[in-house]
Amino acid sequence: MTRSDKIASETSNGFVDDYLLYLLAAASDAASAQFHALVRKNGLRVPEWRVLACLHDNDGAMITQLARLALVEQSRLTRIIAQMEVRGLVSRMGDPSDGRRVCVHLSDDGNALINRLVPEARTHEAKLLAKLSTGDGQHLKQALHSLLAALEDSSAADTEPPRS
Amino acid sequence: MTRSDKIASETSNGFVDDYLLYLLAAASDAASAQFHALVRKNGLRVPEWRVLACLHDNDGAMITQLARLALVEQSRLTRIIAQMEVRGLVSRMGDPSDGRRVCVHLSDDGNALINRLVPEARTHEAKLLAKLSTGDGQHLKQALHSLLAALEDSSAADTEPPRS
DNA sequence: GAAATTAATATGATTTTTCATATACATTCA
DNA sequence: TGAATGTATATGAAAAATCATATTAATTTC
Repeated sequence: MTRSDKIASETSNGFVDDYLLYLLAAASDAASAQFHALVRKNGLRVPEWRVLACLHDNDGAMITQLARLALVEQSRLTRIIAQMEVRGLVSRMGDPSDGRRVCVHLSDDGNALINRLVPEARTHEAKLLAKLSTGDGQHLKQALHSLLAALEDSSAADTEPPRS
Repeated sequence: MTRSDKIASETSNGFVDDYLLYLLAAASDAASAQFHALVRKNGLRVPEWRVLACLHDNDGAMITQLARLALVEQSRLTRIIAQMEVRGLVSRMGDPSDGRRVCVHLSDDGNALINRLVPEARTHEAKLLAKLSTGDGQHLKQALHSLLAALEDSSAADTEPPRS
């Protein structure tokens, strides 16, 4: 490499630029930036939005489930839920069938808020997909679903105790 | 919806399950988990690993560039770099052509470390891709590249001042 | 060429996040 | 049954992240 000792700017062609984990993180960040700004304008932090969205699909989920769904670590979720309860967005109730569990439910306010935000999310998503060539959006989604499926399988396998 | 008031478990078919931003975040998280554990075993936090990887491709980048590349907010990167300098992984030098800039360079130790980790990352990536059907990995990468490209365009457009 | 503007980095104060572990309930199995 | 193990949630203390803004240097504009 004699010519131009790597123009110290954008288009290097190195490792990260085509590294899957980097592409995923960068794409996730970049794609979310705009909408996350809107989330914050609505007085929510990103994990709170995720919690509401997950409850929208799965009201009454217990803390551990919800943490997994909302991509948040458990002890953090416990505190987030506490804050959201104070704000009147959710309520916590013990599970009669298992005294350890805490089930989280949307309050009326929480419901109203998420029912207002989900359509905004859908609209934003549609605009995002419109920027891609026709069909590419669905391909991308399918690819992500496959990846997630493949990862779930293998993480299950990791957990599996080796047959004696 | 009369039948089965939504089995309170995994396969609900709600909003998040097919929402692009969620798929991206979930896929990024899940795909990175294993490798990030390895990163931590090597005494690095994830953003530090990213910094090293970005410097590997782009040694001498200035703080702002590096922050953008490594997906970290600027003031955070300033502190991370300070810590990494103390640990002897990088060095900071003023840019003679612009007194405001601070260029970050890999030290010998930093270089040795990243040169050890990049092959591990490549191996891990290969294993990950091997879990997908043939070709799907490359499709996914291409899709992510497209998405990133589309987003860069439109964020540039956002920044553009409206022609008077 | 000086004032005003823009850009790059740093920093103080506050809030989050994390990590390890405590606590309480459930389940297993001997 | 009851000791041992496992699971769900909570919490204290420490570390890290964020936000607004200070500081310094460069660039533009008049």
